[in-house]
Amino acid sequence: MEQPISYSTTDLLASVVENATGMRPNILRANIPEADYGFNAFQLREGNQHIDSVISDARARISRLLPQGITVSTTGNFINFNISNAMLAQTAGNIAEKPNGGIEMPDQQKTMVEYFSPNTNKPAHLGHLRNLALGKSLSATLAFLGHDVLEANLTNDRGAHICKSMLAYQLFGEDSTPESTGIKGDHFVGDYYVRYEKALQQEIAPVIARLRAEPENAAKLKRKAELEEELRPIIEKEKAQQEADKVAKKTAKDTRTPEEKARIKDLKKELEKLGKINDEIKDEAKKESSLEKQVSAMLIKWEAGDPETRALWEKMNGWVLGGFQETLKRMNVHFDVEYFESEIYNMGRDIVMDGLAKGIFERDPSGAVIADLQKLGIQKNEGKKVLLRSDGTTVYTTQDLAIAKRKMEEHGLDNSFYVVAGEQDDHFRALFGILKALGYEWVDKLKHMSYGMVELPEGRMKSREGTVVDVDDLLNELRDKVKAIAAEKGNETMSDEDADKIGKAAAQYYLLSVRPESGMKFDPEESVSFEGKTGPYILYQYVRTGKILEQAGQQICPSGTAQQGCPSGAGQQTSEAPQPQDEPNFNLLQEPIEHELLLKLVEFTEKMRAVQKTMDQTLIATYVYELAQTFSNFYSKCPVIKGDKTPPELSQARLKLVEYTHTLLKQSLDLLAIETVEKM
RNA sequence: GCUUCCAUAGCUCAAUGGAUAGAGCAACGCCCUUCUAAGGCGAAGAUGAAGGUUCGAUUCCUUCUGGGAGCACCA
Repeated sequence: MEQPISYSTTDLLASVVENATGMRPNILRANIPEADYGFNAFQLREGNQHIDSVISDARARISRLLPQGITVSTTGNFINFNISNAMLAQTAGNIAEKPNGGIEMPDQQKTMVEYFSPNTNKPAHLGHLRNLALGKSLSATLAFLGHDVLEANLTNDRGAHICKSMLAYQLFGEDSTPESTGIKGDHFVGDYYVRYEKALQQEIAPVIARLRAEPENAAKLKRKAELEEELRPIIEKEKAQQEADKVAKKTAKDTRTPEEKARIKDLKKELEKLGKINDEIKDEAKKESSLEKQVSAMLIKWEAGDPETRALWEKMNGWVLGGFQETLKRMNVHFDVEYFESEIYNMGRDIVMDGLAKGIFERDPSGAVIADLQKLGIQKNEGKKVLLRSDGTTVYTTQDLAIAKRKMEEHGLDNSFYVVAGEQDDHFRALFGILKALGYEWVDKLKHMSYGMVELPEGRMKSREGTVVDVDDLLNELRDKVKAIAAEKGNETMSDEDADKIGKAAAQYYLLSVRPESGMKFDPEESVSFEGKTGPYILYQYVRTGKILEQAGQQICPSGTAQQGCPSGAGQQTSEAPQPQDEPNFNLLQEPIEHELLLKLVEFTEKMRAVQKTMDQTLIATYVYELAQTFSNFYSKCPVIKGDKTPPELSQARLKLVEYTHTLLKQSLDLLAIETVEKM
């Protein structure tokens, strides 16, 4: 009678098939309405056996071993299973009662997740928000999977870009402060960074004009204009064609001749080369800029520890970090470990010298120490990486070598994740490869969690062109939009806090619903909506489950005790001793949607296993939406506690479904690091 | 030029080598006397091109086309 506790229906089915046939198949959720699960019988075929005999043989063996509550059938090449609601409900109950969904936990692992990694010269933008969403969610997921998680942040608080803000402040700041102006610290400093860029443009404008007039440059610019002139009608024609195809709902067809295509290719190639002419001129002009010279001088003074420079640097960094703190607090992010580049930028020299002594690195004629990436087997083709400049100073890679080592040694990590944009894929490949070449066996514990760029409809965000989506502004806009929508729906009393949570949920869910490695487009007007597959939709369904449970609790419990202590679905409180809670009769659940909801509930464990394997947040994002959607469907078709319409026994069974849904929605949202609200 | 990521519906995105390729938005038609309509239901709509591997390919391999990112003394 006693059955082992089961958390995974597919596991159970796979085991049954394995016992019956000796082969463990890949069990899938059925794609046809008549079945719940199934597998393709080709997986059982050995040699040239006829598939029909494989199926009939397997089916016969399987049906002899099937536990109660499971039936087997076949369609095409698939062997299918149907599971009873009672069995599904029991599994769902097991999963919901276990804090980790019943997945097998690995040995306790210590895992660091480094994310955010801001520069202290401007406020956080949309790219940082994707980073925060991913980093926070990865940390939550690892913790859920049994890791002891350390969240870490590495702040890039030194360098030329910081000096630019500092210089602009010296020139234009007039001793104003975030307090005196009422501007948030990071925005305050960011404004001076922009001021610097503007001043620089102004300063070098005449130089650029002069350089452009030089015969060689002038010729190139003229050629460029000619090429663009030739290319423009071609591109316009292409666009018009695409538009026409769109209207006609045809797939775009390429009508250009091979000659035209070759010509376009040539034009584009030449343009690409010439396209750099403007950048080259600009770089040339910068060499004559007094502002740029002052920045370099300031950086040297900073490195020399000049008290005045350091004091200014500390003051301005303090403002920025204060601003970041506010944003992080709002995003509910807390770091256990903080690294500052200013403290570590000089580290790593010993590691490099050690490698040089061992002949792993080389010294090139200028005196710089380099790693030959091809020779070290890090990449197939030619490639080198400087580790120490010819003047002996360290670079980015040098300090990353040191910090990687320090992380491992100080914290004894079993895993070390870097949540860093895909632009740095090459950097991490080189970093990990170099560490491996140096013989650190822990290098396999380092993982770069790369993610793609967030683009605006008009293309890449550019701070100079003012097309940056600022995190603070975005969150404010979302919060206000949520309040406006709530008011429209008659909820005038929504708190700012709840509105903020709902707004953040919208942003986070949008960012987490796209596979990390792929780039994504973000349209501020349309992307973060509140209807359909969105964070607010999921929260809304969560609120609905909570509301039902609350009302059920009030019906059953004496008022005032309707919280934790009184399980929904418990019997009427009387003077008698508490009755043992009877398992509701799940066989009363006859609606197809109830069966679907149960299947979706037990899918939680399967999803978590997949997440454990792939560390892919998208799986959770997709799952939690599907669960919310299935629940919403159930909600509209199956009254739970409308007493006059629903018999009490049925109500009890449905209430359990609501309870499990509530729990698993909450757990899934926790994994995405999305906060919940109780009212909407 | 080299490396790398990507290409799926009008748009934004899904799919551990398996069944009829799923959602949302937009557009169309229904549903509030019912636990909150930020909701539900219905119909319409897609794998960039050509080969290969496989019983089976959106998925793996090759080539091509188109786009993003990166390419040693910035971080």
